[in-house]
Amino acid sequence: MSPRRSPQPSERQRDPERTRAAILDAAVAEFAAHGFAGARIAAIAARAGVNQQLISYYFDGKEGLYQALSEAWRDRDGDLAATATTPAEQVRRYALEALHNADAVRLMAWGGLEYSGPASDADHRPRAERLQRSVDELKALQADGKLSADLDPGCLLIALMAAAMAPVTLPHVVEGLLGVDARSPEFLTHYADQLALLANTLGLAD
Amino acid sequence: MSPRRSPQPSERQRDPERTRAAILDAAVAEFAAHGFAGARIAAIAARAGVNQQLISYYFDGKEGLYQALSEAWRDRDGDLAATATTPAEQVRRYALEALHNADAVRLMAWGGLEYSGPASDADHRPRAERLQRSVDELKALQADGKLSADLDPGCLLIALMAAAMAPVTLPHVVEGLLGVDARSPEFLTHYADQLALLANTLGLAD
DNA sequence: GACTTTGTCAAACGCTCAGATGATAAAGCC
DNA sequence: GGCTTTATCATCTGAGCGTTTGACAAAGTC
Repeated sequence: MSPRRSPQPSERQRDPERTRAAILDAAVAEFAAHGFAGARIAAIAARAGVNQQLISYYFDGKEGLYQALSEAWRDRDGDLAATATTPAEQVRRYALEALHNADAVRLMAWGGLEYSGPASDADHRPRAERLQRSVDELKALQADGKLSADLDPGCLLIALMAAAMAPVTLPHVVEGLLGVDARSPEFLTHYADQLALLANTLGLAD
Repeated sequence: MSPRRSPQPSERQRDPERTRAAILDAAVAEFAAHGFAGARIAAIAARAGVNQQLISYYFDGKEGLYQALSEAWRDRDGDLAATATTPAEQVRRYALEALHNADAVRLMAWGGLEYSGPASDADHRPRAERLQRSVDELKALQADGKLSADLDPGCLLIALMAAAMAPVTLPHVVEGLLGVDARSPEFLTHYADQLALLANTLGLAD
């Protein structure tokens, strides 16, 4: 019988995988909350329950951590579109991301404002490909005469995306105008419904 | 003949008003470009061509400057709605703000992401009142049967606002998907037209 | 014309924060 | 069991940055 060469990873005192993951998780929360400039690696380390130096050990400092995080999340947020039925339903689900995946939405919003210029192509291509499929769906609807042919599908998609992110990007406006907490589940579901309704009105109900 | 008590303000060597204004202008550019956490008061002072210390002298440090800036801009961005004819036209003009008033749009976007919770009521009331009038217009359209009564006017307005800001909040997506510079006048006008078209489709054409 | 107030600047201070160094111990290997 | 590699930590360092200090001159006052 072979000797117990290594205990279960969960009971290990030293577990590189766990540590890496803990740092990444904490980084997501911190960067999503405060953006790159506002994030503090001391806060990330504290949240992850590890020594601050490990961030330099595993990743290459703050910048490297941010890039690693971007890579890790780049391909992760496209699952929702796969299972959605109609484009209108896709819009609703995208809006509901603010409820179930608020950090991802915030990261995208920070990324937009911090965006300075065309980075490496590889950086955006995966997302672009995924979105391109949505554009194709819209074009198909136009071919069927269900969606006005005057509309530029690309612009429409971007408008819907931005609209879906509104509770994250404009919480102050939501609260000032409607007097409700933009992050509350009640508002987020209501808003997602409204957006789906709006998409239906445009003819995106398949 | 009275002695020349003071030369024209423009030739003065020391002109508090001019200095204050220069700092505020520079602050708008810097905060719009990098957000609060990313802004550097050294950069603001350099841009304004004044000594860095004057920021503490006139305003109360970085925080105070940001608040002063918010106050100064709070009532300034509502003029566009006044002269617009139809709601669809309002939407187009709002989208074109990204072209003529990019800093204002970016400041609002940063403000949304940096927003932590209900601040002083006075902070958002002026904007809320202005937006409330837009909501009233939408309600009137619903009463006339021109706009679907199922839609929540408040949510619709917020969705349109966020959509109009898309070139500012999602430039990376625009460039990844459409392959064009999200800040170029060509795209911005095209996008504004598209958004007006979309608003028309919804029934916002007066 | 002397005196006060106000606007401006250069330099210094102190704090925050990201990254480096070196010590230490656990894990893997023979 | 001894050696090497790997993971982790406490502490230090150096740079960046916001603010304070103190000097000084222009503008205003009598």
